[in-house]
Amino acid sequence: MLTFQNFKKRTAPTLESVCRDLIRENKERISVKKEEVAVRNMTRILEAVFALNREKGFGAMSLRDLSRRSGLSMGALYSCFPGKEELRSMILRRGAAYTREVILDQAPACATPAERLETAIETHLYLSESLRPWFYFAYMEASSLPRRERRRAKEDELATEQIFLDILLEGVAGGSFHCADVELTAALIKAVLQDWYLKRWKYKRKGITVEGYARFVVEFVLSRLTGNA
Amino acid sequence: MLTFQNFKKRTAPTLESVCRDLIRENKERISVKKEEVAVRNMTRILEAVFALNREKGFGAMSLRDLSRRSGLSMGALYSCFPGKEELRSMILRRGAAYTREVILDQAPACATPAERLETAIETHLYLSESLRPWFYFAYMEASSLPRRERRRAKEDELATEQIFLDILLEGVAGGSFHCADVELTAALIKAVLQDWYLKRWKYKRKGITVEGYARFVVEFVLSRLTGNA
DNA sequence: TGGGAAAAAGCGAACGATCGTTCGCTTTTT
DNA sequence: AAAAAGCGAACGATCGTTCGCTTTTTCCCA
Repeated sequence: MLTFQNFKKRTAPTLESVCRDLIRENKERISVKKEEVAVRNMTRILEAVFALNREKGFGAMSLRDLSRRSGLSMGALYSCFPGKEELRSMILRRGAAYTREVILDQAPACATPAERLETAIETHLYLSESLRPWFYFAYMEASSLPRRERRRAKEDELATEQIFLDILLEGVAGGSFHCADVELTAALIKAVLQDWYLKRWKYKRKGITVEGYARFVVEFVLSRLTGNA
Repeated sequence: MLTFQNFKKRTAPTLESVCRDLIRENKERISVKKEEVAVRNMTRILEAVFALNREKGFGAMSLRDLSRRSGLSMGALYSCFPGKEELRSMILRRGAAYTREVILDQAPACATPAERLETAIETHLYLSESLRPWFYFAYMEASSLPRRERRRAKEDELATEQIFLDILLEGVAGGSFHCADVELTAALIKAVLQDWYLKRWKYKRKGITVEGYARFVVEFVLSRLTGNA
């Protein structure tokens, strides 16, 4: 079992570190020259974006809201990103890429499909817990994209689902899993993982920790797949 | 098993019929006098709202977008609702009330908890399929509400979940269900049902019908609860 | 090593566009 | 002809964005 603490120690998915990747990825679109300055400001910007996204949604958020909340002037904002729409695209693109990197980076040499499934579920949950506002933003804004970018967002979603599907298929082929519809099962797992960061208020109210939720999901799915009620 | 067709025949959840309830509920806030006129226009308005909500989100939608899409002038819009924010509130309030009515109206006298659970899952899925754009709108906009209304939206969500929780508790008490954590199981069911209308493109692409999805969810959950792998 | 010029970052007023909303007027229905 | 419905130009506010200017940081040679 992977603990949340061990995950954080190994992967260290802080907002600042992902912001640094985002800055490097879009260096030519950002007029701020020094990386440290850009990272510091972008971190404050994204904190404000995610807070405002929760309150009113990105579409209803004005850049003056963002200026007030982040403590940066309008000019300082525009020295960190080229415009409102591009800011959204940058956030979504980096978030999807980072998620894929982290999930695929996880231990690939687990002994059994059951262990691999457990690790994948835990990793996904722990990552979304560490960057919950980012995940929430990505989920809510993915459908408000221009056609081209929306297509890519859907492919990102399917790519994550494919990771679970591959594990299920391997388990079924090896005889350790019994499952009539692996595609729907993979989709179900994905939906349950997303519920954690979409409805955190609900689980917080019930006093459920991310590790408790992970344990429940793993047990629920595995008992169905292996028949150990 | 409840079929989609039987559900539609019995409940008839059309956009127009729910719009009529919405009009009656907010009669004093609407300057149009004749109900038929109000219902006809409101139906066109909501169709446009839901379409624009999918494309850019309610917050980023302008009333001029809405005017163009619905074919009604600005003045005609304002004769059907008092303002943009109130329109959102009206839609969310009526949707939540209608959902509760339909779910609670369903056959209350099923013989076993397993049958009651099956019917509840099917009813929820069929209703969200019939009014998918409305459900999608309600999900995406519920978090962008003022404090007071958001509290009520959360309570509506918990009320729906409570229906499943009650069935699970009854089954556990009667010995027909085995379940260590009924609260999380109820939350899991809710999350999986929501995924149907939130990610319909995914299931459509895979060729899954709403009845096929219902069958899968029922079988998956019941096999876990009863131990029949 | 200290001070001043060049470079970078930060600022907020101002621009045209568009927002939600209103209202005097015309068209349609009763 | 009275009542209801429908219309779209017009209003002040606010939107995303720009830009001339000030402040801070960096760097280099006296």
